[in-house]
Parts: sequence; C-alpha cells; structure tokens
Amino acid sequence: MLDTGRNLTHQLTHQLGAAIVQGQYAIEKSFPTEAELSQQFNISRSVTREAVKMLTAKGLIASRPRQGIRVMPSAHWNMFDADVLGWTLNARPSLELLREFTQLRMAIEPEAAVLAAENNQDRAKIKAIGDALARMKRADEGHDDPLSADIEFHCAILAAGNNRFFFQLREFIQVALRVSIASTNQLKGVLTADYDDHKRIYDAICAGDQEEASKAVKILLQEVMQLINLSLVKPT
Amino acid sequence: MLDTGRNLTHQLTHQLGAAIVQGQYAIEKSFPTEAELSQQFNISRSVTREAVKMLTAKGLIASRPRQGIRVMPSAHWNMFDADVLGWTLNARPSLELLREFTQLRMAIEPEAAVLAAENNQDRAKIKAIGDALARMKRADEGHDDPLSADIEFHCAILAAGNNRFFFQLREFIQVALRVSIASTNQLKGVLTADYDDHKRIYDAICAGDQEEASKAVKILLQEVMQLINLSLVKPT
DNA sequence: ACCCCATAAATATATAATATAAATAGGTCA
DNA sequence: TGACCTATTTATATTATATATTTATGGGGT
Repeated sequence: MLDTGRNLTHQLTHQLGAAIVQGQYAIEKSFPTEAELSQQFNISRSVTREAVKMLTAKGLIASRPRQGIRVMPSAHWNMFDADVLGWTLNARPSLELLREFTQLRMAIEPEAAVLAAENNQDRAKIKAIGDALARMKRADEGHDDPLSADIEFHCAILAAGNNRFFFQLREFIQVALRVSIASTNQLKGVLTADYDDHKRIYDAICAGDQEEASKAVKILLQEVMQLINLSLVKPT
Repeated sequence: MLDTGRNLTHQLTHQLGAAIVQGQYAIEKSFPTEAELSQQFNISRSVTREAVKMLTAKGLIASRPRQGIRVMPSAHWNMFDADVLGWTLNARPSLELLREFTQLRMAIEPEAAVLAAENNQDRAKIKAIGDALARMKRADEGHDDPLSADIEFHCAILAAGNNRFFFQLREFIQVALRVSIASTNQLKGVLTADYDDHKRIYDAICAGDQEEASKAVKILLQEVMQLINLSLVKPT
C-alpha cells in the first residue's frame, strides 16, 4: 500500500493528507487512533506518530489523549503549504477552486509587479524576468516548454520585489499552476497566453512604470478569469 | 529548559523553530544531529524525531541519512504558517518586516473588500463585519479592546469573500497584527485608526460598490504605510 | 596515474516492548 | 442533584536494537 516516495513517514503523510483533504474522514470522530493506523498500514507506531505530527504541523489534524486524532475544519488547513495545496487540487480539481486561486492571483500579482517596477534597479532580478520572457518566445517556436516558461515568468516577478512574503508565494503559484493544468487540460490555451501581453508587463517593470505594470498584469489575469468563468457556466 | 507548553514535542518544536528563525543555526552544516539534540535537551530520541518532522513539514529544515539535519534557506520557510510567522516576528521585530507585511496587506485586503462587496447578499457574513465595526466604536469609548476589534474587522472582510485562500489568511493577519504590535508599541496609533475610515469600507461593501470598497481599504493601508516609512527613515 | 568498485563509517530510518500521563465517562457518595 | 473518585482509553514518552542510505575511503585493475 505504501510504496513510492522517500521514506515511510513521508509516504504515510502524503497518503493520509490526500485522504483527509479528499473528505474521506469528514466526520469529526471517524479518524482512526494511532494504534489502528499502525495496524491498518502494517507500520510501526513511531512512523505513525511522525506522520501524525507532520499533518498536525500543516493544520490538518489535532490529537489529544483519550480523544484520539480528529480532522480539523478545513478553515484551519494551511492552504499555502505546497503539499496541502497539491493534495487539495488533486482531490478536487474543480474549476471553482481554480477560480478562487485566480482571484488570489489578481490580488497578488499586480502588486508584485508594482514592487518589481519600484525595485527595477536590481539588474539581476530584472534580468531573470527577461530570461523567462525569452524562454516563452522560444517555447512559442517549439523549442521549450510553454508551461514551464510561463510559470518561471510569473515567479520571477514575485521574486523581484524584495519582499519575503511575495517571494514565498512562488512555490505556491508554481504548484497551483502546474497541478491545475495537469488535471484540467482544457485550459491549456490559458497558459500559452500571448507573448505580447507578457512583454508589456516586462517593459513596464523595466521602465519602472508601476501603474502600467499593474494594469498589464490585470489585463492578463482578467483573460484567464474570463476563460474560467466561461467554463464554469458552460462546462465541456 | 523545556517547561511550558502542551507536550515535549511541541515544546521542542517551538524552541528549535524560534532558534532557527533567529539565525542561531545559520551556517548550513552547524545543525546538531538527532542524537546530539536528544542529549542536549535531555530528551528521548522519539520526541526529537517528531519535532524534527514538524519543522520539516513547515519547511524550516530537511534531513538525510549520513548528512544529518540542515537548515533550509529562508526562502523555503513557510512564512504563511502562523507558527513560523510568529517566530519570525518575535525574533526580528524589524520595521522592515512590518513594511513587507503591510505591502502584502495592500495586495490582499483591497481585493478581499472587492470580493466581499461582490458577495454582499450573504447577510450573515456582512453582519460579522458590522459587528466588528460596532466593537470598534465601543472600543473608542473605552468599553472594548481596540486592537481585537480592529483585527476582527479585517478578518471579517477576509471571511466574507467566499474564497478559501482569503479566508485562510485570517489567522496569518491575526498573528502578524498582534505580534508586531506587541513588539513595536510605537505604532499603537496605527491600530486605533479612524473609526470613520473603517465605516467607509463597511458602507461600500454593504452597497456592493466594489470600486469604492477597494479604494477605501487602500486609503486606510496607505496611512499605515506612511507611518511605517516615517519610522523607518527616522527611527525613535 | 587514473578510474571503477567494494568496503566502511556515519546518520537517519524503522521496529518493538514497556511505562507514564492526561482526559473523559461513569459510578459512588454526600 | 452535585461533587468527587475511579477506571479506561488514548496519546505521550523512554529505551534498546536493527536496518537502510548516503558519502567517503581505500584497494585493485587498466
């Protein structure tokens, strides 16, 4: 049952995490005790406890003596943890969740572009955005992976703002873009988005034009959102 | 050395987490092995391993056989985890970090207000915002805690948008506001911010005026940012 | 000399047996 | 009825031992 992955603890963590997020233990009291888990997966108590502690650290469960382990309400889950996000997207690859994710992007990314434009004297970081843009052009010509290039572009902007919180969101954006595309390939068109739209963002950042940078990102994301809303109303 | 808190694992997790974030183990190879940690804290191996697993789950460290435990670069830390954020703010209560936090708020909260305005037919959630506003008024008159009321107001807006990601940020905002105030009390004035500014946000959300809601939040946050920038330039 | 491969050492990983502590439920006594 | 005690369940904690994995080391073979 537990085969792939790094070590037993990680395997169990991922298996249980995915199951929880999928709603398999929805009822508050339906979660097995440590002893039951050990028996069920034919695994030692220590491994079970370590996995439980990892899931606790991610806000999925909590455990107390005499009461056992209980699943926390989903409001308590650390959705900004890459693992939790990945499990959630894989469990329920709904367009609804994708829409919520895009709403978050519409909050974060325009402001990230503003910060990048504000910080445009940092040549190395600006160059990283330019490099990603170049990759997108090569991808258009079939010499690179369009999805990777697109993700790199948006992450480079997040990294260029000299702000730890925006920087930290790179992994989050990365996972979400990659996973949601893997499960909803009807949106492939969204990601081979116009090179020109991206270039406009890059140019604005280079010029230090915060207003224009923000606007350019918003235009791009509004196109994504329109596609999602279309799919939501009239699913394939 | 380990006294307060829930259980040994949690105590050790918090102690080590705080120490890591504080930069106490900055050099890549300076982290003790499991055996050394157990000895150092006079604690069993299992507890050590569980704490290590919790910190691993939060992105602070990683461990491999033969290599031991190593601290991950801070870019990998899960800053949106309430624990990690709390440790960071307590370790380095710098105005710089507070500025970065406010930049994030300037991205998130105006858009959250837009979503709340968009979703203004959900009476229960709108009422929660109104209740928080009422608490702020009572606080102005000395009958309630101004900080708690202010936090509740901003969290209620995050909760009103019907978006899991924004909802999840409530705890984050809560911790950050509470901790940063606790350590930099010179900014107390920021939080007993104008009742009228907040009421303007509430009214816009009630009216479903997305544009106005966004603008009203931005005005509020810009005042906060100005105060921070002033303190950064000319520290007390 | 150089490269490849076996060997060794260090360290995390995994198991098992056992003991302790905490929290709840249920019963007993005032 | 209400407070207190007791038993039971479950997580918590310790200890000892065995295994797996990775990196370094040294020894042949070319």
